[in-house]
Amino acid sequence: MKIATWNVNSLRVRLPHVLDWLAAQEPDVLALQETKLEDAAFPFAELAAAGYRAVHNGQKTYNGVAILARSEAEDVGRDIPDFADAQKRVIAATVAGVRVVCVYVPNGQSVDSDKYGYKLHWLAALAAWLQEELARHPDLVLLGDFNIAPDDRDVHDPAAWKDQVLCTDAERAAYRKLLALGLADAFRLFDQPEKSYSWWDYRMMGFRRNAGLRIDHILLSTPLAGRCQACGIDRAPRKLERPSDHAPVMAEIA
DNA sequence: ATGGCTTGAGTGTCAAGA
Repeated sequence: MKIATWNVNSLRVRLPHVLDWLAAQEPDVLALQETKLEDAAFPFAELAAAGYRAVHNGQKTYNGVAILARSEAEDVGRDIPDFADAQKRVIAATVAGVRVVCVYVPNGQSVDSDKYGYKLHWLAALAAWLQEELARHPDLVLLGDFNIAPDDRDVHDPAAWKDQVLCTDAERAAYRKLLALGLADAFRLFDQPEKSYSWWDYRMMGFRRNAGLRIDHILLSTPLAGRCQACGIDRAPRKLERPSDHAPVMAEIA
């Protein structure tokens, strides 16, 4: 089973890239973030023609998450239960017996912003819910745009980013709390090239300088981690015309 | 120097991203 995540930064703009990537990589599951679409505008027909069913939790202009799958998505859940949030950042579904939880974690903007407090509260609510979800579903994958670089090796310039949003101790502690629920970072189960990132700023030729961060993650429950054969970041779509600023991350599970 | 691009809104130029 190939399972992937990609922040597409507008599915309206990126649909051709997504269709090309699905055809080239043939993942069984692709989790999308930042669709920036209302459900009524979601391209269900185009994806169905490519062989993918989709479930979406969308809103106008901002956020929006989806799960694309070659087989049926069952037991679909939207948002974090019992957490009041107008922003559409979570969708969950069971695909081929695997519980898939797709998240678009708040960015946080800056440490002195209200959005940073919202991010930390959001992450605490996610962890509390995930604990229950893991108890119900031993085969679980939590994947998406976490907006957290877990470690300095996930940051192109750790000195510049020290104590900045995406890299603060509190965010990294929240990330480790998710791992402590019994999840493993699929990417770090394997030897990886140094300076591996999943996001590069559009400005200042970030991609050409490889001035990036690794903030998109696939976290696997213990049974799935034991069956994981590979995990990598595909930089190819970031090189296309009008790319997303994120690259897809994909894991393969036996 | 708080910028730099990109997107969506909407037709001015701003908010938001990370």
